[in-house]
Amino acid sequence: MSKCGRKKYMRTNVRHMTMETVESQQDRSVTHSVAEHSSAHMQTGQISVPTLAQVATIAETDDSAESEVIDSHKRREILSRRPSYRKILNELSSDVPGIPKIEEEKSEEEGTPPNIATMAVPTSIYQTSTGQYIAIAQGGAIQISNPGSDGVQGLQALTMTNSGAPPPGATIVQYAAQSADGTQQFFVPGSQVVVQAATGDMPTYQIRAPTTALPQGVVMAASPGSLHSPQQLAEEATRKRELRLMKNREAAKECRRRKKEYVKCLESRVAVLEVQNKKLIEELETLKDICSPKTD
DNA sequence: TAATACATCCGTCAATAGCC
DNA sequence: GGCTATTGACGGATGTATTA
Repeated sequence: MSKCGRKKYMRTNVRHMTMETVESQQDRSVTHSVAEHSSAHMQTGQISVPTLAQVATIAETDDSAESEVIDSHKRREILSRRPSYRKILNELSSDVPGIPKIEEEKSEEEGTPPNIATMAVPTSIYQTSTGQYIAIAQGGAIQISNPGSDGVQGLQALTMTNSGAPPPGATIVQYAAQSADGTQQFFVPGSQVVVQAATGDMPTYQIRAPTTALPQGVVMAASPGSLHSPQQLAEEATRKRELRLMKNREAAKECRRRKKEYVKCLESRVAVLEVQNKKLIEELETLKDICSPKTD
C-alpha cells in the first residue's frame, strides 16, 4: 500500500479525532459558546474556556448521547448557523475597547485574490492550470500573478509591443520575466480567450478568439452574449465554474484567516479577563482583611 | 527505521445569511 | 427572489512526533 493510500485509509478512521475536527467542533459549539460565554459573563469577570481535550470530550459525549442515525439535515438544524466572524468580532469590539475590528475591506496586505489586489480595475480575472492569475484590465492591460508569492511581488505587468509579424488579428504582448529568457508572448485579438499553451518549464499563455481550437487544461473566457452552440454553452459553463471555484477558494482562505483572527482575539480577551478576575479576587481578599473584626 | 498517530493546510461542496 | 458572501463539513496532501 502506498503512503498516500495508507493515509487515506487512516484518515477515514481517525477523522473525528483529528485537530481539524476538533477545530470544527470548536467552531460550532465551543468557540461559539466562548463568544456567548464571554459576552454573557463579562460583567462578572468569570470565564472558562474548554481545552482542546475538553472539546474532544464534549464532541465524543455528544456523539454517544445522540443516535447515530442523525442525518445531516437534523444536525444542521441543531448546529444552526451563526453570524460571520467579522460581525461577531465587531460586535465584541464595540462592547469592549481594545479588541480590534476586522476591517470590511482589506488594505494592501489582504485582498482577493491577494496578488492582484493592486491592479487597476481588471475586467476579467482568470486562473491558469498552473495556478497563476491573469487579469485583463479595461483597455487590454494584462497582469499576471503567481499564487505562491506574497503581496504584489508576483505581479508582473505586461507591455504591449506590437513587434514582428503577429498572427492575423492578434497583438503580441510581452512581459519581462524573472529570468533572462523568460519572455512570454500573449496574443490579444480582443481579449476573448486566455490560453496557456503546452510548454515545458516555462508556461506560455495565449489570448485567442473564442473560435480558436483550445488546448487541454485551458481556462477560457468568452464574452457573454455570443454563445450559441452547445459547445460554447458548455465552455461558458466551465468558465463560470472555474470562476466560482476560484472565488470560493479565495473566500475560504479569507474565512480561515478571519477565523484565526477571531480566535486570537477571544484568547487575548480571555487572558485579559483572567488577569482582571485575579486582581478583583485579590482586592476582595484585601477588603475582607481590612473589614473583618480583629480578634485579640 | 518503518509504521502509525497527530496536526495543519487546502480545495471543494453545500447550506445559509444578507444585500439589492 | 436572485445573487453573492460566508462558513461548516468533508476529504486529500503533507509534515512532524511517537512507537514498536
